[in-house]
Amino acid sequence: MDIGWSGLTLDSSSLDLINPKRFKSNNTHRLFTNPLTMSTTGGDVDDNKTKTSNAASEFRFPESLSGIQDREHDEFSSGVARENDREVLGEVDFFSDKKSRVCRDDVYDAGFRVKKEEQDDRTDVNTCLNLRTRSDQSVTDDEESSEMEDKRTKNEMVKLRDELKKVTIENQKLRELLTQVSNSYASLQMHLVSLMQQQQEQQNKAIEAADKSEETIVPRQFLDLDLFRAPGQAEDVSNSSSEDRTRSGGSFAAEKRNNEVRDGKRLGREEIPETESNKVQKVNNNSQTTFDQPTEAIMRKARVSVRARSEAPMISDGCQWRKYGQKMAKGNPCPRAYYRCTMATGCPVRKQVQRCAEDRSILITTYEGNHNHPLPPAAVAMASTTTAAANMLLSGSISSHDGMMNPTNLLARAVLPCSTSMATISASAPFPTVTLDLTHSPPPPNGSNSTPSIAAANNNIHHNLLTQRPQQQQMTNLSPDILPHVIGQALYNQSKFSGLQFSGGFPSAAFSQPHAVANTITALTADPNFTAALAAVITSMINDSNHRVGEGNNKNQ
DNA sequence: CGTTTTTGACCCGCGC
DNA sequence: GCGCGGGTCAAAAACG
Repeated sequence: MDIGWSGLTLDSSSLDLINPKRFKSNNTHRLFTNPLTMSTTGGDVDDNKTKTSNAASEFRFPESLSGIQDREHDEFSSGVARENDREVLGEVDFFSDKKSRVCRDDVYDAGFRVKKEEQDDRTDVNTCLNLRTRSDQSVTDDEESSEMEDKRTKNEMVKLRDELKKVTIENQKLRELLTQVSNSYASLQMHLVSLMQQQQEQQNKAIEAADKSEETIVPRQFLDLDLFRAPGQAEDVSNSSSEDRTRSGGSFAAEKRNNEVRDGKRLGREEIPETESNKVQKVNNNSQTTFDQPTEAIMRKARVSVRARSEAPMISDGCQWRKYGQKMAKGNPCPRAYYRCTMATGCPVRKQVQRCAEDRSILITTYEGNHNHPLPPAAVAMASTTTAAANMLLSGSISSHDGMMNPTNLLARAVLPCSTSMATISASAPFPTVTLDLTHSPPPPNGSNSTPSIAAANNNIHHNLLTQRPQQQQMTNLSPDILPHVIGQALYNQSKFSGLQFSGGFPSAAFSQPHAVANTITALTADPNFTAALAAVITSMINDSNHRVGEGNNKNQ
């Protein structure tokens, strides 16, 4: 333990806690080197029962914090200083109280201190004698008592330091809690806005559907929502966790297809069979009841695509995947691989991995769906990314591209308007996709490589953990391996899944992280710049997509 | 031997 | 209705 550091911290805290005005007149000397100034000022401020006791206590406090310097005071201080040395006796009891109380007492209740001194078997008479006579004998007594007092003072100081540490830690925890609550509040607001917009859109859709056809054209999302929801889950959609909300977060069309043929050949693996009559019934109910369900449907449809330079066949996102297919996609000589999350049976999360046709060093990983199981810390990041991206898409509009692209959501307005080209939103069919493009960085302010290698990026990450870096670069230099962790965790912190993923094992997984990852995430999220960087990412997504929509040039994977 | 990957077949939506 | 493309299944093969 660095005593010096601790002492300084304590002093500074004490400065804040006592009365900053008191030290205004001080020069550059350390706190304990200016007892007279302090005592004088304090004497003026306090309303005093005895001026001596006030003066003594005023500079006693910092002196005790330093845990030394009695002799130094004798060296250059006046008789008042000596008096103060003696008066340290009263300081012991004084510091036996909690710090905050000490400070309050110190400033506002001189009389209280006098009583404390009396309790310490020391009388005002002694003090007065010392003040008036300053005889050799009294000085000797004072020295002896000062030595004893020093020991006691040191002990008290140790206690105080421990106490201060505890208070500091507690304060930090409270701040973090406040930040989380604020983020949750913001995300909930965002979610509310999205729900209101969806309500509006839903009404418009219903009107249009009624006009176009007599046949029931119910949004398929509704069907899917109910089909994938286990019995009993339909009632608590708004409160459900991510896993509940994403009973089938995979390919929307495919899942729908599976559902449609469920009565026949393909009985779903994880889905629960349901009859057509049930579908219709639920559809009818849904059209009247909840607005969360279209939201949920869109969340399943939403995808998050990550473009990153990587020689590895896959970016490590913390999850376990099983390859279930591979296809040659049109317009790309590189095959597209399909993976399914195998961390839990029935987990609907899937991802596609494909190399970019233009630049095969770029790996495009597209995620869809939300996990229905607790996740390891590293996986929390990417899972949160996909969900947050879905929420972000929802924060605009689910059916109107213009509406979706308008940065009307609260988060977008709240964040800094710094924009990069690393993130785009594609609202074109069939799935709205958020693309995080990590293959090109904005002009680096310190001359770092615009397309850093993985190793270099890792170095940057590690460096970022220790130093404050420009947020843009901090986000865009992330290595493909770490990026999901960073962004995902950030989005997780930012949105808390719009308040939708608090239940279940997800948060527990997030907060029971192994130390290494936890430290990394903590270091990142504790950085206020990181929050701003996160906001910048989301803003850039919205802003960038705004431009693209305006140009009628939607980017699609 | 259990798990994972490969790969051809299959299904479906969509456009023509 | 047909073909195309995307996505998934499932048996076989490969792997540890």
